[in-house]
Amino acid sequence: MPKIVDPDQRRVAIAEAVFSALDEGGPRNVTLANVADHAGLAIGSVRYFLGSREEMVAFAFSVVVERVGARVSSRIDTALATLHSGTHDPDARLAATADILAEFLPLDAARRREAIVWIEFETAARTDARLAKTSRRAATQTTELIETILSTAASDGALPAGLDIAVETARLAALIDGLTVRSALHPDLLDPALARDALLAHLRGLQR
Amino acid sequence: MPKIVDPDQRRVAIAEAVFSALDEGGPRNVTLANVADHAGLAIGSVRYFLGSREEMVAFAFSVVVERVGARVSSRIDTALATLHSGTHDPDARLAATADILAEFLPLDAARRREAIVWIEFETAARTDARLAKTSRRAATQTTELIETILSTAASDGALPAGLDIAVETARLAALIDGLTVRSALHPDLLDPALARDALLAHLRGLQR
DNA sequence: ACGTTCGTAGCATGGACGTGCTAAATAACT
DNA sequence: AGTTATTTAGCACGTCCATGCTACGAACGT
Repeated sequence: MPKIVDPDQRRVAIAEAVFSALDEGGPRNVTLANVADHAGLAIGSVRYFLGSREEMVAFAFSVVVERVGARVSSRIDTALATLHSGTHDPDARLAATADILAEFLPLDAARRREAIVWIEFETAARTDARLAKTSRRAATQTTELIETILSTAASDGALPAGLDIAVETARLAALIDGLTVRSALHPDLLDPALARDALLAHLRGLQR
Repeated sequence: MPKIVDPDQRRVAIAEAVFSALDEGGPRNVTLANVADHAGLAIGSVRYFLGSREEMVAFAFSVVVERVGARVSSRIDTALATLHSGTHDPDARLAATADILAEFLPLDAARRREAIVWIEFETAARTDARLAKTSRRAATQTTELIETILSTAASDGALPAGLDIAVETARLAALIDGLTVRSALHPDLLDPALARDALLAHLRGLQR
């Protein structure tokens, strides 16, 4: 079967295996042997496509970031359409905004898994120079997204005047991170429904 | 030097060494050799007091939790005194509440280090049964503290009626977690001053 | 002064892991 | 059919680590 292999596809499949290993056993579980196992490949194959273990992990990280980014920005497109298309109805704006931001939250099993991978990577990035860049980029990106949302809302007059955008950006970004971390790590203490309610309450409080 | 050693004190010193190792190199860095090194001891001594590596880590975790808990509850005492002692001034209440909750935030170097250790432990606890119990206990404890703060404020009439305490508890707990994680992991994106401002803004928004 | 207990030091073993390197297998191309 | 590049498989080595076990040292009680 060998030659008809799309390398990129293979790499993504391996990244997926990294996620599985990470999800079920934490960073200690992310070994070449384990990943190869999860991917149904031999260690040699994994190394052939992704070189060293470090590169493998870094690549896997970039895949998550990219994936979440893609999901969010596709949401943005549809939400912006809804938003620009007409009503300046506050409720409609709120719902559209919530839809965008909820995409970050681990509201279903797939996204919970993604969130866990995300958290593991973020903490690992703290002491791993190779991951640090991707981590920083991702963090600034989400911050900027939130800031954009808030400042456009403000210039549309949907927010009360005198609101400090920088502070509110920090607050909303932290809220989302916190909801993500808490419901990923302690799903019994913060279930998806409650997380969503908290987000909605926050946006509603902002609007007035 | 040997016989006059307080075992508990020794264990705490070792826990401190665990924190250092964890802080500077992540979980991979927490090896018996490394910890012994940081503590200025031999591996044998570390093992003598704390048995296996697993036990050592579990103990270190319990020390952080206990330490943060102690710090917060001492804050609570002084804040409650201020609160009960007189003024029903909203501003005073807000400041007192902020003082309590700010204790969770990594506003200085020491607390940042603590927060990092905390985060590492929380993520490790996800896949480590031995740590899971402590993690759960800590999480519920802080949630309950926040809930208590909010519901007493509500019954004092300091909060608008019709506020859903459960949702607001989740929201405030998530905010604190998020501020902690973000300013610990990305201090350049969220500095202590901004974190504090965000917390204050949140409490102010709650009050009205 | 002396043995007993508490603490320290370290050797040796076995296991897990990443990686260099090499060989084999497979399918595409000519 | 033969050739070649791609992919897979796996051996062998060196490193790091936790742990069992043993020996040594130091002070306290008697």
